[in-house]
Formats: sequence, structure tokens, C-alpha cells
Amino acid sequence: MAKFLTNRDENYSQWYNDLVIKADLAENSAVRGCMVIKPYGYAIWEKIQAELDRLFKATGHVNAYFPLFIPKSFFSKEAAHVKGFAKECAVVTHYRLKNDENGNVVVDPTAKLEEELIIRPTSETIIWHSYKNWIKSYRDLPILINQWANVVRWEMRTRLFLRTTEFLWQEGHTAHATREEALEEAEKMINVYAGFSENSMALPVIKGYKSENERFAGALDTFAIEALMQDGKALQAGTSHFLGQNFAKAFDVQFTDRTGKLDYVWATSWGVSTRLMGAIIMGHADNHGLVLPPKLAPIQVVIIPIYKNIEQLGTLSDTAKKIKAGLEALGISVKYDDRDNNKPGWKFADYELKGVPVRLAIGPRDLENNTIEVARRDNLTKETIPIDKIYEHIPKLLDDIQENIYNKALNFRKENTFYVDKWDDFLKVLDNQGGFIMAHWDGTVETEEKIKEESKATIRCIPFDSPEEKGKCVYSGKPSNRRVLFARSY
RNA sequence: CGGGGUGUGGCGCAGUUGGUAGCGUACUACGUUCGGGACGUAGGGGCCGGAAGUUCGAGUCUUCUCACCCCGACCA
Repeated sequence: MAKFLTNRDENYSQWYNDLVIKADLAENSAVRGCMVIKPYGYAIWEKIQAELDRLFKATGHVNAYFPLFIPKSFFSKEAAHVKGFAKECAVVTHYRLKNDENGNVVVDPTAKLEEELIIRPTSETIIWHSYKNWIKSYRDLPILINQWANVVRWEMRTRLFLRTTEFLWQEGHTAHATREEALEEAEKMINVYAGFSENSMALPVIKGYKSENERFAGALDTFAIEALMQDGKALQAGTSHFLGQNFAKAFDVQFTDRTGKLDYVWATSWGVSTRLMGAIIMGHADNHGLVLPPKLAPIQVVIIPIYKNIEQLGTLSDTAKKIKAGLEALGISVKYDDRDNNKPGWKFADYELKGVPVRLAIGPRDLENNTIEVARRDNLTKETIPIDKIYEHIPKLLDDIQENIYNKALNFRKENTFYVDKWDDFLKVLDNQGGFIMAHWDGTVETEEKIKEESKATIRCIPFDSPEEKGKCVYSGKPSNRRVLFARSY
């Protein structure tokens, strides 16, 4: 049936691309590496945004907005930060165009900027520049701000949603009076992300510390959530950084504490991006198309009429519209698709491709029996039930689907997590099926880099809950106190 | 930046030794259909990525360019 999609097992990345295009989520644009997010894809992003925004506000944060442009000089203030982003910055050098003698549009050389502007790859610098003016006393703290924005990172290779030159995200930037409070904030937010991922996206994640090598540019500690995709590769789904006093020092943000002493402010930053769309796709979708978690599906239930003529459609529509209204009253988003230009079979396939969790089909046979056909996307099963039962049945079914796809993803991860002690086995696992590898590591950057060179796997994180366990580094054989999470990643 | 590939109606493709562009699909109209991607009939839509050259004649040959996609190195 899924002849419209590349088979997932034959060519995973082609399957992914096909899916994004054919499910009408996004398409490539006229600008290299930048995508057009189409209405259906954007609707999913809006659901993600709405829930995250709710969670941020529930944990005391407020939204604000800072400029797209950052003066170049700001970047030179935090050394590690500039080193991390310098290679991928878009730079604005002029502010005017003009027509030349041949009628071509050219950059007006007289309109050169005194100081170039960087299009933000992330906003720490411009935000901390503002915070300097906002913070004088411990009474001004904490500042708990989030920003919904677009950022630009001039990546060499891009993929729809997973890595685009411009992407949408949220970035939280908080300021605190104490080290403990900032650390607590950074941990709190990685927990918010993990909760969102598991509850809303139905994707289990591993929370942990990033190794020094993988840490955010300018951070003292980076926490991350890592999800396992169906091709055995890891996807970093969110990060939360403990920035220490680095940015406060770089931007000279000091405050007077309770005892009248001057100190630098403690900081965190945290973010998730449209990459989460990629996580949802690669975490759940199958050869029939997307499988959306009910909590993030723009359309949770679609109703499709099956009819022989217009009169019949009229009768069916009366019932279908009643059902739609009844379900909507329960807070469920419903689409009634009575378009006449496609047959039912076509619509079935199309909504499967789009990952709509529940499909209701209603035809003359059902009208006679007062029944309706209920099909679920996650396992593609169908059942016929009495119409008056659906108001009770559908909400439960949506919950059930949400839970089922979570469990499916969790089982997949369990089956593809390997405890490995020998280097040979390490390589074998990666070449056979990929997946998560829990292995001992001697804690050195050199070993981490050698492992990356020879296996293309990186330390995804040092899991918070990785128990203390004496062992030997899988690569160097040197002693180690706990296992860390390795994988090839996106 | 290296390796590979592709540019021809909206989309997917064909186009032979150079001879004036075709198929599928989508679209429009009408009719028959409608419980897993229906069918018939009629219709509209393309200076073949761009430039220069060879030729009586170029989608096709030559040179140069541009763009995009895929695979690596870099990254959320």
C-alpha cells in the first residue's frame, strides 16, 4: 500500500525525506538549507509550542523578545562561546541595495556598516548585554525569561527539521544570585524537557550530563535528553546549560548580595527547536507514514463518509456533524472530510500518511445499524462500535494510543540498548543495528575522540541515573566508575 | 570542503545516430462510480536550469556557468 513512500528498511534517510514532503510538513525553499514549514507541519509545531509555553509559565518563566542582530563585538567577549559559533555565523555587512549601470541590483558599497551585525546563532550575548542594565541587587533576581525565536547557523549539511540553516526554537535565559539556584534551574528545565518528551511526544529519553567535549560553548555543564530513533541513531532532543558566571563576567553583570558584597550573576540557558519535529517523525512513523502522538496531533480524529450519491452524503453528514460537535465538546480536534474529489480509500491512505491517530468511517451500512467504524493509526486495527458509545470510547482510545506508542518506543529502546565491555563488541553493535551502548569510559577527552574517530559514535551523555560501578574503559582499559551512553547520532 | 547524482508542463519521468517535445499523475468540465489510493470522454498547461559555441537545424554535441539533492567531515 505504501507505494508512495520509500520503504523505511530500504533507505531510512530517503524514507524520512519522503515522509516530510508527502505528509505535507515542509519543503525545501529557494534558499539552500532553509525550509518552508507548511501549514500541517506548522500546526504540529504550534502544539509543541503551546504545551512547552504552558510548562515554562507553570515553572515561573515569562516570555520576552530580543533582537535578531547581534553586534559583532559582543561575540568576542566570551572566548569559548565565539570559538563554538564563529564558523557558522551569517554576517550582515551592508544596509542598502542599488541599481548599477546595467540595471542589476547590487549591494551599495557606500552603505557599509561601521560594525557588522551577526544574525543570532543563539542569544546569550545580546541578552546578557541587557541583563547588565537590569540587575543591580539580589532583589532583581532571579530573572526567568524565555524567548521564542528563529536563529541561524550556517551548517554545511542540512536536513529538513533535523538541521536547517534557519530554525525555530525557544531559548530560556535565566539569571540567579547563587550557584546552587542556577544549577537547580538548569536541572529543573532538563526535567521539564524530559517530561514533555515522554508525556507529549511519547518518546522516552535518557537524561544526563554532556562530556566536556560535547558541552555547549561557554557552559560549565550541559544537561541533555537523548532519544533513540528507529534506525538506531541517537537524537539530542533538548539541552539545558549551567553557564556559571561566564557570561556575567564577559558582560560585567554584578549585583549586591544580601550582605552588601558584589558578586557576578549565575546563569543558565536552555532550548529545544523544530528538531523535535524530526524526533516525532523518526521516533514513531512507519511505512504507511507519520504516526502522531494524539497529544500533538493537529487533527486527532478524522471522519470520512462513505456514500453512493449526494442524497446519501446529506444524511451521513447530519450524523457526522453531530459526532464532530460531540467530540469537540470533549476537547478533541476533529476534521470531517466530505470532499467529493477523492474516494474513501484515497482518504484512508492520506490520513494514514499524515499520522492522524483515529479515523472514523461512516457509511449507509452504519446508519442502518447505528454503528461507526473506528480505525487506529498506531496499530492499523479497525473495529465497529455503536455510535452512542464513541463519546466514551474515543477519549480513552486517544489515551491508549498515546500510551501505546510510548511503550512501543520504550520497548524499542530497551531492545536496542546494549551493555558492552569489549571494544570488538562495541564496533559490532554499531555495525549490526546501532542503538544505545552503555559502556565504561576512562573520562578523558583523548579516549572520547579516539572512539569517535574509530567508530563514529560519541558520548551522548553521562546518564544521571547511571549507577556507580567499577569497570574498565571499553577503549583504553583504564579504570572507570560508571557507564556512559554512547551512540551514533544525528 | 571532498565524493556521487539530478535539472524537460504543478509533481514524477521518457526522449534512440541532432529534424522542431511526449507519457504517467495532478488540474478543468461532464457523465458513471464511491466500505482501502475508481473509470470514460473532452480540455488547458512546457522558449527542455542559464550563457556562449558547432550546425541549414540542438532537449540531444562542445565549453563555461548556476542551482538543488544524496553520502562524508562540522553541528541543535
